[in-house]
Amino acid sequence: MKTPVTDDRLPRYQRLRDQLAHEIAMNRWRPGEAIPTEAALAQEYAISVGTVRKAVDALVSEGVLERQQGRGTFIRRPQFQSSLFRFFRFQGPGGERRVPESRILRVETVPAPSAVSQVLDLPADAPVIRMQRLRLLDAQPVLAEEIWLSQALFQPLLEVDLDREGPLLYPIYESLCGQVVASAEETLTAEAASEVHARLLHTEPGSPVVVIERLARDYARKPLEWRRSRGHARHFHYSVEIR
Amino acid sequence: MKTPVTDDRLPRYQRLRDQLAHEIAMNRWRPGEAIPTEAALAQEYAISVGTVRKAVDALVSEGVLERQQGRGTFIRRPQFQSSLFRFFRFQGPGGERRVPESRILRVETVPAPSAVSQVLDLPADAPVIRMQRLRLLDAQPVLAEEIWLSQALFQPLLEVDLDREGPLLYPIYESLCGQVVASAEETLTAEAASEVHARLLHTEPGSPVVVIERLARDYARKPLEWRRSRGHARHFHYSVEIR
DNA sequence: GAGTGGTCTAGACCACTCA
DNA sequence: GAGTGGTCTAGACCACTCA
Repeated sequence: MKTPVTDDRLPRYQRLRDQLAHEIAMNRWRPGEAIPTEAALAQEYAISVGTVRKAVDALVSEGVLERQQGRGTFIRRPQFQSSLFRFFRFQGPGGERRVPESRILRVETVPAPSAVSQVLDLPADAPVIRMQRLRLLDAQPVLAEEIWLSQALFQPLLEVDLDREGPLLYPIYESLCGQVVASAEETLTAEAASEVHARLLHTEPGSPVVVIERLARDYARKPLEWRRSRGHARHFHYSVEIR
Repeated sequence: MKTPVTDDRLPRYQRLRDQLAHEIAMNRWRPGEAIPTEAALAQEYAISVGTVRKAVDALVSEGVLERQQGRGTFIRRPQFQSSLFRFFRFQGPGGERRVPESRILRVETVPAPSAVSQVLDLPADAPVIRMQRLRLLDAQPVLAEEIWLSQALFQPLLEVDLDREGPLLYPIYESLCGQVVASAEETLTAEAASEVHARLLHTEPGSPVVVIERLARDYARKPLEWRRSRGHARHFHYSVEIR
């Protein structure tokens, strides 16, 4: 193995998986780009194609790579719209899925509150961007979001009109700031609506709202964005299969 | 392939996977039992061991089988306690996980309401067992549950003192009724507590509660139990990793 | 030491994509 | 038709379990 980033005692397919994950994290290839063919990787690392396949299989099942028969194997660009739909049902009358529009209420830079600096892995009081926005369907508010970003990484956001860039932030992070969100961890809770959130969501104070906290990371698992979203419980819906 | 239960045009490892899943559903082996060795399966189905491994790999990753190096491959007995902990945090002061105790409030047989007969795949008005129970920690109610079962399958439950059998129902289903829960689908919502549920959960009417609906199935995916649980939102906590 | 699953190889042939 | 991933084989050797 050229640059050992992993334990020598592990099986070769594991070591290749770790090596590839490392190179992806280091941006050897961009999202959407193809990695070398299985035959090329087998030659590069002097192992058999079957072993390469096992390493690639692992990254495919982790959602990092995507195979296309006859074309190649590609760095997967995560589809984060879908995560919205895993938790909330935003459906039109015909059942089709709709991306809620976005209205930015406020953007400001502040010293990071300690909870934020901890979760984003920043020094205490590091400057952070705080964004408040509302997501709407048919002009009805469905989600109130509070978004925290390191100012050092996301400075360019302060210099554009975000409402003009469309409802999805992650493509903007990538094009404007070169930051790629690769995975995220979400935590769900429920609470009674505060005065402020009741006003934002056009509901009664005390009525049940669902709260989703999300920590988004890049391929190197460095935290990029922390987000807290609140939505009407009556839009909320989440299913899992357990075994 | 001896008994074709699957499409001939699929790859052999897929066909073997389907065949094994079918035989597991038909109770060829009981939970905890070993299936034949990879070599034996290769001979039985006249395919190579590598192909058998791929079929077994699929069932392992689906959570149906469990490998133990040097010992064999076994029918996995699902650990359903853990599902409770995926959604609610019931932790003692030291952070250890505790199974809430169970208090059965009521057991009765009724004609199935249409929602229940549909979801359990029973004829309209088929007799069903309806069970109400409370889960408690330190004598504090944490979950209110409503459980529906086909009377035809679960008749023996009516003849024992369920509160004496311990807090977990699925082992009882297996020992008393021979029904094995293999997987379940859970759907989460939140709502404001009704008068009844507020009283059961010792909380205020209107305060936020989390509602979990669960449909539990056997290995053949036949619905066995439908359950609706309500708990305090303040105990609620759920995390997912998304990509 | 016999029997199990775990890793790895080298190679054949198929299915699909794209110029 | 060249190049890609997808399936499948037969077999070697390793790691672990258990009597």
